[in-house]
Amino acid sequence: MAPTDPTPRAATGSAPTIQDVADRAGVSKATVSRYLNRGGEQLSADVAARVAGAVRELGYSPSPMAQALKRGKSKLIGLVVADVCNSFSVAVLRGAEKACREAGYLVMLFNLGNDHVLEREAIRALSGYQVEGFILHTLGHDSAALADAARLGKPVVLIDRRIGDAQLDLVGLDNDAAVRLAAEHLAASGYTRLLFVTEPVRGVSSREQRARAFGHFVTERSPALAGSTFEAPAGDDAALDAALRDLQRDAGTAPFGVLAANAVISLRVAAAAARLGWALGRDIGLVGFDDPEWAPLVGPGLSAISQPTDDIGRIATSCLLERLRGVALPPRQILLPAALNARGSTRRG
Amino acid sequence: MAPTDPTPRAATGSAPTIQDVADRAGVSKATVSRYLNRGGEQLSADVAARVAGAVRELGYSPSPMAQALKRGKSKLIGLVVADVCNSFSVAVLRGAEKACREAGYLVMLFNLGNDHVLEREAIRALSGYQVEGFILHTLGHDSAALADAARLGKPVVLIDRRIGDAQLDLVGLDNDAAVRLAAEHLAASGYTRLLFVTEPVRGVSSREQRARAFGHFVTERSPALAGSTFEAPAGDDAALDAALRDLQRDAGTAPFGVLAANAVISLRVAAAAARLGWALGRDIGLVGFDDPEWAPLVGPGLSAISQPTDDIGRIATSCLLERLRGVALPPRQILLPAALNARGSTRRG
DNA sequence: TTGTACGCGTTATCAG
DNA sequence: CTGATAACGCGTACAA
Repeated sequence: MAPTDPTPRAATGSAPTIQDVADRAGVSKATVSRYLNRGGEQLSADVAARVAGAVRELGYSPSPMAQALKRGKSKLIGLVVADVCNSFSVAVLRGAEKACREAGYLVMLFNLGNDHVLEREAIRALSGYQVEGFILHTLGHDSAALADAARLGKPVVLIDRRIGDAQLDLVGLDNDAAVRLAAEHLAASGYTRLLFVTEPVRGVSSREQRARAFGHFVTERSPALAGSTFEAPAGDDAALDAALRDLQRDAGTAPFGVLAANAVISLRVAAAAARLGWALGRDIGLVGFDDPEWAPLVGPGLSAISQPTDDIGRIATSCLLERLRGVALPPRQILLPAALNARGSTRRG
Repeated sequence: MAPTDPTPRAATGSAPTIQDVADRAGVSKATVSRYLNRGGEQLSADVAARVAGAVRELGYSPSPMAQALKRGKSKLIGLVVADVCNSFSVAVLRGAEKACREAGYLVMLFNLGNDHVLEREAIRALSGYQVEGFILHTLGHDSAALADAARLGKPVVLIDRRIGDAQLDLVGLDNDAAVRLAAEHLAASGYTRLLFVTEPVRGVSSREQRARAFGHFVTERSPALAGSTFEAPAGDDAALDAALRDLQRDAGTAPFGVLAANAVISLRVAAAAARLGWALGRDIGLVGFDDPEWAPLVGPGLSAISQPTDDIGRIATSCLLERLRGVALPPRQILLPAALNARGSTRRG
């Protein structure tokens, strides 16, 4: 089968190296390397054919590790995610991973599990593996961690959330417009006493933006509209229930509604309404950010702001790839539009 | 600041190498390496201190890439997932990623997006980066792809689904018991005409097992119980509606119920019931596999079989780590128990 | 057009 | 206890 095999590498567990290919084709490593990288153009037809044959027969493929070590380029992209269990995160992750793969990059994933202490470790570990760039969807508590990445000259693209005051590319939702869209819809549906419920803001930029936008909206429409904001402590359902009861009390006879800052909060508010015996739509209006697949089935259907998650992931990736190609534009901020899916939770009567 | 700096590496973008540390400490690379790997024990106190200082001052940390090249061990684990958008997949992924990280491993993620053509590419790409082992949650259509991994002598742990007839470690749910638990619950709640709804089985082992277990159960309880199975084509809601109407017709006056094979199907069945104007619980019983966070809020609450996803991920990881340590047991099959969360969708009247 | 020699950052072997 | 030196698999000047 392999009569001219100088040093039989077959049957050994390890993968064939470029040297094996060279031996089998009767050429030098350099020739094989050239064939692989520049194509057969710069080689004589005879040699090219022999190398091609050897590559095929051995099932050779170069070691990305060794290539990374040599070139300094790893074809790896580091993806840090605040919480893989968050539907927004995975949806974006999905788009980004696909785009990376199609561009010949592999994704190294680091999940923070909402533990901000891990942020440093994440970008350290990842850059150890020579990832060429980062896509970050983090809590944004550790801007110092970013310094490391920046110092190493690796491009960074932020998703959804700004980190500290770092001047970096950011891909996310047009939160201002989205909040307006949602609040306007509540108002148009007749809910005039509004409560914006969010996870504790704690410096997360997108949460801040949404809360601020809500505040602006309410101020503009005052006094026809009234509204306030509530930061729901994680796990404390009683506090949330109390906030809703306050909303009801303050509203008096006016219809009242809630704008939930993300899917998790939407779920918690819906559950609270159920506890209080309130029917969504009839007794309380509800529209939430993020439009998960279960939205149509909660109560009379959950009205929701849907984000173009797939696009966000894809665009973040192409943004990063541009930087890798050396594009030296100033930091961009790409804000994508939201869409409203109106369902039963904002239909009164 | 650095008076004895032979070759100033500071201010250069690249990370410090072991050579930089050696120079700064006035020792050889080998010494630094020893200090790093075996600890300061085998070194004179003086040298150890100098090296330690240099490491700290330079903020040096070894390149996992170079280590991987040299040692053949990369501290990387390949994780292939059928679909990151599937709540079961992410939940398992979460557990596995955490366990890996705690063991000092990083996860390279490859998402198939339910495209079985990518299976080959996934394990090829991953093994190129010298991943030490694989955790696989795939469609299982390409057992040939596994051969590559096996041939390279890399351990593989399967999650939830068997692949071909490969004899490999498998961590998953005790599907037999789980199906019994669910079906028994439906029966005990008074639903005596049952339909098992699953995604197209197409050789996916866990789907097969669940369907088969359902068949067994029905046979055992016959004729008090009757049941059949329906494979819901993706995206074809009309077919699902029709299947449910058939169920109703065949049931006559007897209460009927559905056992959904996973969360996606649960959602589709719930939606179909809504289209047909049937109230969950009262008009149709429903219990589904997987217990996502939204289960309590769909209709009167969705009765669900919850899987210990976190444990599955964690155990799969430790299983793989054992193999990496060279444990040479025969292929194990670790089946975890399911739990039932009964809610409104199985309460008649 | 092809081969030789060296270096990427690390570890391991073998002297000293 | 420590220091040269040779790999690991690959790319690339430089030389032929």
